[in-house]
Amino acid sequence: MRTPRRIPEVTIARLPLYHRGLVDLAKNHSVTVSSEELAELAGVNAAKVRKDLSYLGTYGTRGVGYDVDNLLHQISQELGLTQNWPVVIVGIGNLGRALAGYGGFSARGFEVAALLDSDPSKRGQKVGDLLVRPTSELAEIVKARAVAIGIIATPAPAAQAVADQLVAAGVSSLLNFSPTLLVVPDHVAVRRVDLALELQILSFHHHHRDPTGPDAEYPDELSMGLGAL
Amino acid sequence: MRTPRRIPEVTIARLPLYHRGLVDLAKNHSVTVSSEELAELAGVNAAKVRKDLSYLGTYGTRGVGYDVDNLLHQISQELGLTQNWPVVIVGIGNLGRALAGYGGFSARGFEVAALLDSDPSKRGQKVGDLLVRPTSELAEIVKARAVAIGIIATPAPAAQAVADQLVAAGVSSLLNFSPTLLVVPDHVAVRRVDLALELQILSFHHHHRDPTGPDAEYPDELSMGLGAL
DNA sequence: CGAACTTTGTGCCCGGATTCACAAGCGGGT
DNA sequence: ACCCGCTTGTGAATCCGGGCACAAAGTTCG
Repeated sequence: MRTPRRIPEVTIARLPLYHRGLVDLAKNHSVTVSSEELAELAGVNAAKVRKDLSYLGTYGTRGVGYDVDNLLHQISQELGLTQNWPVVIVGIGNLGRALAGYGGFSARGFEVAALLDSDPSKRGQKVGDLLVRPTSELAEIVKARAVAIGIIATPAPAAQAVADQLVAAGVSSLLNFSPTLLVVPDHVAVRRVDLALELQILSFHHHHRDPTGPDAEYPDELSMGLGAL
Repeated sequence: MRTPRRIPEVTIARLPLYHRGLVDLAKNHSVTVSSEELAELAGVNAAKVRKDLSYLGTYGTRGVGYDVDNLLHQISQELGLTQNWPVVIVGIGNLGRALAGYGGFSARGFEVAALLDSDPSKRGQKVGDLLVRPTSELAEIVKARAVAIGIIATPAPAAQAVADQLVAAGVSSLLNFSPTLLVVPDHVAVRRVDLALELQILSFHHHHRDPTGPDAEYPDELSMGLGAL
């Protein structure tokens, strides 16, 4: 009865939120935490917290709550955060450089193993204390360092080819920053971070915001376009 | 019966995908597109495409498909992409700079109205052809330029305060790159882009990948940690 | 002009996730 | 030692989105 049920994807996506909340609590030397408190920190419902945690087979204590340190350890274990995963960043443009300089990697158990770019003029450039290396060395590096995660920060046209190379070299997880639909084998996990898409979603909300709302500053600009018909 | 039903959030999130596919099709001078083709481009199911589009009250032609130009226009209209929305970027660190230099903004109808940072040493720096201005000018800029969207690229501790300022100044949509749960009024839309969270989700998948899978290169490193008990 | 073919729009069902609500279990106080 | 209050863990109900499958509708070809 350890971990009999499969953990739903949505639950997995929330575990990092709980993880973050627990790290904060641990910093404040809290010993226990109730599902209610943790829910507040993660911005979700308390029942959901309890159900999510129950998938881990983790036990809280009725009448008391969850032991912060223990739960933190359980979640870290489940997420695989007890070890350092090497990652490579492919595509050292604006974004790639920003990612390379992002302190959050090492802070959270991810280590940038290499920066890769196909542009020869970038070769040998230093970003932080890492050198940009040619994409031709990708397979070699991935195998030598047992790279777990590939981060794709190339322009859209190059993304699929890079993904193919990463997968061929044995990377099992991809983080795709390009606005492209990657086609990969089933066993490869892909997460997409798509800036333009997020902005367009926000654009929708802004466009459709209630003009009678608290900040009705733009009288009826909204209805102008459609209301005429 | 124009647009009677509320558009589900998941559908809204897919509209940009259709939009992108249609832009490609228009470039290739396609005149019509079937739900099947569009589904392929967006990486979803054809029935879903049809259902999503039906929320727009957009009409395809049975036996033929959708008129590319018309559908593109409809979706642009719905997403509010027929006008240029001004955005501000707050927090000009690694990430903020990368965002400021991101060409996708202007290409997709978003215009960076200002770069803001509270750090006096950054004041007056140039990023691209924009000057970094102090956060104290936030309200003024937002009002003068009718800024629609605020992008928060500050460190986590500053994020909530920045969000409060943006909301107070009248911004209705926030794109939050900091690993923070923002508390905002109901009428404000927030999208979060959380790098560490994405990496941790991928870490989970890598950690739990099927070791008997196609690339069983790391024999049983996985079971070592837990298998001992 | 009509038959055969294509593709949309949507009713319906299914599965999964969210939420409620409560029994079970634990600790603290008397 | 027992009772009371608190909090978990989880069955049960509900809601929502996904996808099938088909009728409606338009197009093409003979």
